[in-house]
This record gives sequence, structure tokens and C-alpha cells, in this order.
Amino acid sequence: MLQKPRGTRDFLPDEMEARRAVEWRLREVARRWGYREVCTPEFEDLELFTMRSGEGIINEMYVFEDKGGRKLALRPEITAAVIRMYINEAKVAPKPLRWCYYADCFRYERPQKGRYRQFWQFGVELIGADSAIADAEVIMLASDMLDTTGVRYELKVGHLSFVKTLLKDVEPETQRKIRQQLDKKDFEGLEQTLDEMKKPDLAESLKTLVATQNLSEAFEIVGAIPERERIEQTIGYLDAAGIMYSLNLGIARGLDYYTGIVFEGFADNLGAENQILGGGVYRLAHLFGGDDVASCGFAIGFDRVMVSLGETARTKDTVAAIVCTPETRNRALEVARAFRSAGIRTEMDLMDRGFGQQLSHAAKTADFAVIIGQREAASGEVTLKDLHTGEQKTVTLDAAVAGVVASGSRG
RNA sequence: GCCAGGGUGGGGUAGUUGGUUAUCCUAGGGGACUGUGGAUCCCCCGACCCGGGUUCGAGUCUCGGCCCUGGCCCCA
Repeated sequence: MLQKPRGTRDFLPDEMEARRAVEWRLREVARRWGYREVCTPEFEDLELFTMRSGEGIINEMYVFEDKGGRKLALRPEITAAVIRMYINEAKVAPKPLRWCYYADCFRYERPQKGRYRQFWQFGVELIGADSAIADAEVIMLASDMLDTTGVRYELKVGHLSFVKTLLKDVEPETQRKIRQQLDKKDFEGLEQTLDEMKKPDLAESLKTLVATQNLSEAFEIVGAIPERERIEQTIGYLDAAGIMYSLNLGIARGLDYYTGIVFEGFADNLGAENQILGGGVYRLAHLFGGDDVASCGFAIGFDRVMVSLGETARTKDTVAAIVCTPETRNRALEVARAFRSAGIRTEMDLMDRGFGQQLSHAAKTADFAVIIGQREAASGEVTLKDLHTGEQKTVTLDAAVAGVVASGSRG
């Protein structure tokens, strides 16, 4: 038997409905904040991704050559494509741009819990607003969006300037290493690295920095930094808005293009792959030949959110099953159309089942049976049977539709 | 890329020291039933992940691969 490709998944209707429900809640929150949806190609020039991250990531991407010999890649993330799109199509649009997207991405990695080779991200990008309130808005939106999914999470907010300032005399390669060690709280490795550099005194400062929840203390450690006022303002807005977050100045993020505030969200009931959100302030456009516009954005790992939510109760469609005889089928089609026009999911027997079998099947798959036999066809009424309670009554078509609609709004 | 545990009808399972046509439940389809439902009875459908090896004989032993689950690594 043919298998689906490694790391991909099939979604049956129940799961799709659950996913769409969460997806639409996210979209609705984004809409309320003014973030409008965009869509970029599923594949891009390979260069778009290597320009930013280096050739190394080719190993972790789906890369292919098309019939014209172009080197292409399935998108491993969306931010680069959105910024390319901004430069191509929207450079002169009134700033700021508030965009969001929901899209699948592809990475060639070893699958495990919460990590798949095709996965979905819901993200936002705020382009062209370079201010404390802009940074705060994106973090507040992140918080709002995670809240609406119902997932239980922790939001960590940091800023790259602290560590960068402390390490400003350190060569880039070592900086990278130290930031990773900080991110992982690998203090032994950190001390070793600093010893090798003959700067053991830095270890204490760095360790205090990543542990502190106190912004003033952090500023004392690093001394004067130009971003101080903006950071204080951003944090001030978050506090005033009552956003639940914790300060974590050791957040490294993977990439060098982040320049300011960074933040990450973690689900509290997942295993190794528990990061469900990541984002920050970055400058990327100039890499792709655009202006040096400041942007701030984040992406939510949609699949991990769904894993974290688990088998939560799903909103179920109310289903009406039409039960009829061959002679009354035309009338039944008319009745079905009335139910569908009222927004009710309505299904008819397609297998020439007998009357009793239709009911038997309806009892398994529907909430209501709408019975149209000879008697109902003659009188112009329908018999509406509530399949949960067993109650039934013969009423007008309008009354039957109204009854089913009312039960749907109930619950 | 590394480590561990797995893979028998759609789902869940049994399968003895290797031994006939692979067990049971469930789901699905058909029938009985003929205008009131999940019952009952009958019938049908449908599986040993793939390939090599050992053997008279492999679901079972062995090797390789594929896939799944969890962890490491990485994480744009």
C-alpha cells in the first residue's frame, strides 16, 4: 500500500473542523487589530532563503530544480517571502503595513512530536513602524492570539541589546556560541568559553542578566545602551495593558537579523517541541534590495497549538437527515433545499435504502430526521424527529426549519 | 545525522518451541425487516509494512530498507 510521505499527515473531517475553528479564531483576532491576510507562493527562488541564512540551510529544505533549470525551494517559513512581497508590491503603501498569513511550510527534518515536514504557521508582520508602541502592539497581539486558541502557555520577552552590548568586543562566531549557551542555560559551557577567552568576569554579568526579572538591574549590568528608553517604554506598555509575560534577556533566537525586542511562547503541556510562538523586531528588507525598513512579527506554530489543545470538545454541526420514499423524493429535495438555505447541514439517502434503514442510518449520523412519506407529501407538512430525545411532531416546513435552527443556536 | 521502542483488515486485537485456509471485537456494505431509529439473525468486504536470507515450511527466526512513536541535535 502507498504510504504518505514521511513527516506529513492526513486530516479527517473531525480534525479539519477543529483546525479550521482555531484558524478562524486566530484570523478574527488579527482582523480586529487591523492585520489583513496576505498569501505568498508555496515555493520561491532558493536564493531568497540562502541570502538570509546561508547555504547551510539547504540541507533542511525541500530544494528542487524546475524544467527551466531554476533553483527553487518549498518555503521553510513565511517571513522572508512576506518581506520580498513587500519590496516587490507594496513599498509605497502607507505605513505601517499590518499583514497576517496562515500557510503551510516545509522543512526536511526528523519528525517527532510537534515537528512535521509539512506544518502550518499563523503569523503576522508589522512593517514600517519603528517605535516602542509598535513593538508592544505586536506582543499584545501575540498574547491575544494565543489566548483565543485556549492553549496554556508562557510568554517570554527579551531584547538582544543586553547580551550584544556585553559581548560587543567578542568576535561574531564566539558571540553566537555564547548566545546559544545562554539560551540553553548551559552555564558550565559558558564559563568554559569565557575562560578560553580570558574574560571570566563576563560570566557573572551574563548569568545575572539572564536570570533577572528586573529591568533596572539589567540596565545596571550593561550600562548605558541607546535602546534603553524604547525598551522601558515597550515594557511599560505591556505592563499597563496587563499582558502576562516574563522577562528573559537570554533569548537568543536562531537568526542574526533580529535586532531588538524578541519574544517566544511555550506551551506548558508539550514535550521537547514546546515552542509555539517566536518573533521579534528585525531588519530584513535591505538584504533583498529594499529599503532598510524596520519590521516586527511573529509566527505561531499552528500544529503544536493543536497538539497542545488535544482532544478538546469540538463544536458539532447540527445535522438534519431527510428520510423519504422514492415517490416523495422530489418533495424531499424541496425540503432539503429549504433546510440548506437556512444554513443547516442537510443530508439525504443516496443508497436507495428502505424507510427503516434510512432512520437507522440517520440515528447514527444526524441530530434530526425530517420525514417525508406519502402522508406528509399529501398534506404538505413534514415530520420532524429529534433523534436525541425521540420526540417527533408533524408541522409545517417553516416550523421544522425554525425548530432545527433554534436547536443549533442552543448549543 | 544519533539513540530507544514499535509496525497483523479502516480502528482495536489473538496468534504456543516456526506447522493446514490467521483469531475475536468493532466499523463498513448487502439482506431479512416494508412508516419510526442504534436490537437480533444471515451474508459479504477486508490484514501479517517492503525486500533479501535460513527452512520442507516464516506473521513468528535473521539481515537490510521504509514508516510510526518518543528523546537527542537543530530549529528560519
